[in-house]
Amino acid sequence: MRQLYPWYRRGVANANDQVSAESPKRPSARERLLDLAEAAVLQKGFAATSIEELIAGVGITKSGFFYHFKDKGDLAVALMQRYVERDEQILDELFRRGDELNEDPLHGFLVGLKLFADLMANLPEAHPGCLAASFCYQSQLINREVRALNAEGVLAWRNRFRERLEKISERYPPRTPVDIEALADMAATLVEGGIILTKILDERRILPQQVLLYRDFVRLLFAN
Amino acid sequence: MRQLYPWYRRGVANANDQVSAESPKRPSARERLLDLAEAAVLQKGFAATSIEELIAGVGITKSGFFYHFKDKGDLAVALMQRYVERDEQILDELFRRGDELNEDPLHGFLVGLKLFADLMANLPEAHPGCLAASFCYQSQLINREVRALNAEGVLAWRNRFRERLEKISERYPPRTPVDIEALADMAATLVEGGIILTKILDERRILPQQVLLYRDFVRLLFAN
DNA sequence: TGTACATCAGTGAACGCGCGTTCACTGATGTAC
DNA sequence: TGTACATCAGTGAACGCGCGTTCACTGATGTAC
Repeated sequence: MRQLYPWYRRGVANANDQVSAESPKRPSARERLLDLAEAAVLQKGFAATSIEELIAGVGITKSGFFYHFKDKGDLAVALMQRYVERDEQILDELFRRGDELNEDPLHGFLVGLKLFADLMANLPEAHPGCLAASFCYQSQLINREVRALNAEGVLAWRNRFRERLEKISERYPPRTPVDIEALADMAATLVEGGIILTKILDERRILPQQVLLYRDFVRLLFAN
Repeated sequence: MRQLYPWYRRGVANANDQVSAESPKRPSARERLLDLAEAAVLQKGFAATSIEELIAGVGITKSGFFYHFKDKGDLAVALMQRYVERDEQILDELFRRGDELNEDPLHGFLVGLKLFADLMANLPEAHPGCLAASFCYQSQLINREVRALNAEGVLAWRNRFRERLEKISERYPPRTPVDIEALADMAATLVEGGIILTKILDERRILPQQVLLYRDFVRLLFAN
C-alpha cells in the first residue's frame, strides 16, 4: 500500500532509499513535479500553484518543466490520470483482502469497509484531500479531458459499490426498500464529505468515523 | 426562502424588480460584488477570481472595489460571513417548519430532512457548490479569520444535529449503539459530498438522494 | 432657511511583480550499421 | 569496434500580459447649528 500513498512519506527523509538493498530509485523529475503539484493543488488550488514553485522544489529550470508537460493544463491531466489509477488500485486491494477469507458478499464487504476505515485512521498525517474534489471546485479552470477523467473516477466508485450491493441484496433482502445506486454513491459521498470536515475542523477521526457509519448503515439494512 | 438563495435568480432578468410594488430595490454594488464573487469562486476558485472581472460585471472601477474591501482577503472574509449567516437562517427555517405541527423530536426531524431534500431537489438550477468546501481546498490562500468562520459554520451544523439527535435518542433508544456526534456530522458530510458528486457527474438527483438516505438511516436507527 | 462640514460611493492613473509560454540551443546516453 | 545519428532531459534568456494595490482626488447626499 505504501507506494500508492506517496504522501505517507511526507517529512520522512529519503535516507533509507540509499541504504536498502532493493530501494526504489529516486523518482524522476517528472514524478517529483507531480508529487509537489498534487500537494500544492490540495492546499491552495490549481490556479495558485505556480510552475515556478514546482521547479524550485524539484531543482530544474522552467524550460525543464515544459519538456515534461506541454502546458499547465497538461500537468492537470497527468495529475488526474495518476490519481484515478492509484485510487482504483487501493480499492481493488482493500476489497480483495476483505473477500480473501470470506466468500459471503456481505461480510467480505463489511471487512473491506473496516479495512478502509483503518487505513484512513492510520494515515501518518491527516488526509491531504481529494484531487477530484479540488478540481470540481475549479471546473472552469480545467479542460474537458480532466473533467472526463474525474467523472470516470467517480463512476468507477459507483459501479464497484453497486455491483457489490446488488450481490448482497440478492442474498440478503434489505430490511427497508433502498435505492441501490444511491447507496453505492453514498460511499464516495461520505469519503468526499468526510475529507472536507476533517480538513475544516482539523479533526482526523471524522473521516474513518463516517466510513464506519456507512458500514453500520449497510449492516443495519442487510444483516438481519 | 427566496432571498436566502440569491443564485435562485441567476439568469432571471431583474425586470420584475421594477414592476412589483414592494420590489426589493436593486442590491448595492457591494452586494453585487459579493454575488458575482461567490459564483466565480465556486466555479474556478478564489485565486482565479480576479477583482478585474468582478468590477467589470458590476460596472465600477477598480478603486471602487477597494472602497468596499480593504484588500482581496477582506472580500473572502465578507463572502464567508454572509455564507455562514444565510446557511444558519435556512436550517433554522427548515427545522422550525418540520417541528411546527409535530412535537415529537424524531418525526419533526424526519419532516425537516424531507423539506431539506425537497429544497435541494427543487433548486431552479443545479446546486452551485459550497463556499466552505471551496475554501477548505484553498486553505493556504485564505487568512485565519476565514478559516475560523468556516470551522464555526461546520460546528454550528454539528451542534444543531447533535442536540436534536440527543433528544431523539432519549425518547427512542437506538437499535444499534451509535456515536451521536459522528451521526450529527454525517449530515454535513453527506451534503458536502453530495454536492461534489452532483457537480462531478452533473446529476442533480444525487444531493437530495443522499439527504434522504440520511433520513432512512436515522429512521432505521431510532424508529422501531 | 442657509451655510459649513462630513460622509458615502466612488474615479483615474500609475506601479511593479510574477505568471505561463516560447525559442534556440546543449551535453549525456542509447542505437544502427 | 568505431562512427553517425537520434533521443532524452534538460538550460538560458526573453516576452508580454494581467494581477492586486496605492494615491490623490471628486461629486452627490446627509447632518449640525
